[in-house]
Amino acid sequence: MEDQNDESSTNLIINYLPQTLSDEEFRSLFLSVGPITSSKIVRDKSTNYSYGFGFVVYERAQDAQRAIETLSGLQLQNKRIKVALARPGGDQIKGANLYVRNLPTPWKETELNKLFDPYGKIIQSRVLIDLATGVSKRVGFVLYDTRDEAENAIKCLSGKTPEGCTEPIMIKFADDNTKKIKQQGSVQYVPIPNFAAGGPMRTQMNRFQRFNPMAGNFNSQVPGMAPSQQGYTLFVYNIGFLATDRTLWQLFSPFGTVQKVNIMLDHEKNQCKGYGFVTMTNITEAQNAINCLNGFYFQGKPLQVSFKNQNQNQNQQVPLTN
DNA sequence: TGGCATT
Repeated sequence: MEDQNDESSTNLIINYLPQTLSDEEFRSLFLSVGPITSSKIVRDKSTNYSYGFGFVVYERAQDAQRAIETLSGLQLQNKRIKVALARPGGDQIKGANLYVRNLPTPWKETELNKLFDPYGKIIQSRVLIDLATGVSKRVGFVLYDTRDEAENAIKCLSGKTPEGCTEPIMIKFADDNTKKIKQQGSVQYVPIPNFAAGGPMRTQMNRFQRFNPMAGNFNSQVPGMAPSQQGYTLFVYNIGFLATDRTLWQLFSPFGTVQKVNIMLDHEKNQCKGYGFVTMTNITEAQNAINCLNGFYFQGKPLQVSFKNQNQNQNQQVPLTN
């Protein structure tokens, strides 16, 4: 009872970290709750690429608990981080992730969980959604607490046609994604432009926004965002009064196809009002531009970049007029 | 066959 400060109650795993979050930002965020023993974003050893999760060990269990309560669900850039006690490591939790195919199209995580729940403790699950159409890819993942549970689920469910399904579901152990991050695909890891990379460190406050964890699903990738036939329009705020259309082209072209840019002008002063819009063709490229440019200092001020249709959630600075 | 759940 006395020693509640062993690692089982002080070691936290943090999931859904934004790709560009630095180790320093990560550390200082969790330091704001109390003294910590260690912090680490898990990265590829050779490329330093973040796997999107990390660990923090607090000195005191009570601070770890408070970090869970106060920081889980915090929106960082385009992500909502999740903070939870880390499970004790060990061989039994490795290889516990399942890949599932032939799911009924309407199924979400709720239905997937219901099917897999009887065979073990589900840590995380996901149904893959086509981002452009919003339609299920009929493929999902179920991560169990232990390998044994995953094996059991395979044994019991493989080839079965569960209630609500019209064909047998296919279950396999999932590929270990964290060990071989895709290097192919040019938009996966586009370097940020030099002026952003070399600039001062971003402030945190402009990117930290409270979020009610009960209001949303941790699994949703791009909440509140709707594709349009004309492409994906981004709202760019704090771009400065000297900005022109050309500025937006220069900022966003490195991330993919830019269809259109539109600087909002103050016609009396004949200068930029400090914000504009950029329409990109490809949602992945648009998202990557957001990941890389949101929060970065540009000419002395932190840019705010988001999907235009998402702005109602994000400390709106100006009314949306187009 | 995941914008990444065990360092």
